[in-house]
Amino acid sequence: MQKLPRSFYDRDTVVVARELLGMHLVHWTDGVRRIGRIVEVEAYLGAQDLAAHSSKGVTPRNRVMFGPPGHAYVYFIYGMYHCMNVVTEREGHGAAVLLRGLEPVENLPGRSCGPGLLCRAMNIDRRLNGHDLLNDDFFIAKPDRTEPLRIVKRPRIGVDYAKHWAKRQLRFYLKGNPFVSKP
DNA sequence: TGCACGATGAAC
DNA sequence: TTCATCGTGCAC
Repeated sequence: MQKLPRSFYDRDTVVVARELLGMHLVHWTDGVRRIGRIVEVEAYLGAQDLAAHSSKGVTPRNRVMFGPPGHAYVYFIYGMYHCMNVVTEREGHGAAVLLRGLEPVENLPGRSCGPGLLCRAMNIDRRLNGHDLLNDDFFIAKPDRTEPLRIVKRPRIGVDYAKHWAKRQLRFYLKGNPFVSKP
């Protein structure tokens, strides 16, 4: 299991999003190591992307998104769920990849398809906002054994308000995987 | 200081 | 299709 380096995240967001598929998200919590295999993601390209939080400019809530790559952007939504993103590209760009589905690998209780349930299963909340994913307690790693992936691309979920950006195929998932939220 | 609404999920 | 539930951002 090889932790992903900073240089992995400091690249084009669509490339990072596609390459995150099949990677392992690891979180040590309550003395337990939880691991989920990333099977569904969405790319949010930056300030010009009307579906991205960063399109409104820097605010206290989204400032992590404008920070350096390789950090977790975690926010609270609908009064009851958390969503986790991975910050990409150079500092100031405001791009990130939303994690939407995990396949259980180790100590992953309950359902983990969909951004809200994923965070619940992995015990991810706002305390992890801004967390550097190069630390040892919360990171993403390339699994020892990998297999060829069949990647499907579709429009993103829940961003119909974003005009032509809503039609862009910036959602990626593993074909046929049962842990994808909306196949 | 008030209020509309959301990168959701579950029930009906 | 509706609802639970509350932080955020912006209007006033």
